[in-house]
Amino acid sequence: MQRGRIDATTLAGGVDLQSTVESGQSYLWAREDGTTYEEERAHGGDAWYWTTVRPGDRGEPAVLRVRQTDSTLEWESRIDAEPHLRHLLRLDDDLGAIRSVTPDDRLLREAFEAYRGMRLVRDPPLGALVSFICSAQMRVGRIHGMQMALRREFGEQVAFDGETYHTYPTPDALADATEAKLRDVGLGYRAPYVKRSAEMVADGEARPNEARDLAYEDARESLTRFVGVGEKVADCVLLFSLGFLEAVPLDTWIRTTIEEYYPDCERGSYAETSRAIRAALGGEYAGYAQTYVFHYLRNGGE
DNA sequence: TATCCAAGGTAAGTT
DNA sequence: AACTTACCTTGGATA
Repeated sequence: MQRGRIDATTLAGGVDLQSTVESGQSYLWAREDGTTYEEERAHGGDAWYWTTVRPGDRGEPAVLRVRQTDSTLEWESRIDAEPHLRHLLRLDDDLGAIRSVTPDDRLLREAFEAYRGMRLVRDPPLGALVSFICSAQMRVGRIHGMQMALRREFGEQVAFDGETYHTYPTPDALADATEAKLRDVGLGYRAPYVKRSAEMVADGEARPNEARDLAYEDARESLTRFVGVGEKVADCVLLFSLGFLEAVPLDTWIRTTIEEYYPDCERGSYAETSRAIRAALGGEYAGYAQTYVFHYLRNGGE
């Protein structure tokens, strides 16, 4: 086992691990103690979280464990976890620079203040795609529960430090799953969406990564080829996996926010409203602002 | 103990 | 293109 530390005071803007992994951006991390996201947890604790990675996209999977104690990130893994953590948790983003190009109205000021150090995530594309297909009409805690169930049922076992973990399933594993089994895991009507989208990836018909090379709005359009992926889910994949930091998923929370705080941005269609709110949130890093606002309002801010 | 409701929307069918 | 409607499941609220 390797262990290491990352001094958060060396990260521009610091870090808030719990908010980063529990704020509904990523459903691919889990609490080491086995409690679910449905169970409330006080903000600012020092709990361990884990996920799995495949070094070099092939090779043997590895478990990554990480926790935050004050201004230090501690990790444990079979491999050197630091580069993976920097990648997955966007530890090299300069939060101060991002904040400085974001408008300074009261809502944004309070949201950024409340979760100082929260970062966007960079989830693996398939996990992000499936997670947000599952997110339709569903709560954060249950979306997370579904992804954990998919790991248990269709992932590969990984032993680490005397415990057994499961990787996130491969496209083939999800494509080979029966719709009935996917429903058994609690996916409901999303089961055939997940299966058919996984088949598209497994058959080489489409890959979420292809969107990376396109201009933002073309990338969003491209992702909607997947079954169960409309404009909102596409924006989530672009923002939380593919690095389009300007993407603003128009979910129920942001739509309410638009009504109350940015009524001029309501333009009827998704595409036009998206452009307007993106501009109102500062453009280039509008997705960062969206994520802070989402987390702030969902936790009862205001 | 029963019933109802809503949760990070999307697909399919109508105007 | 814009507008309706159905859709699985389940925790929490209401009766």
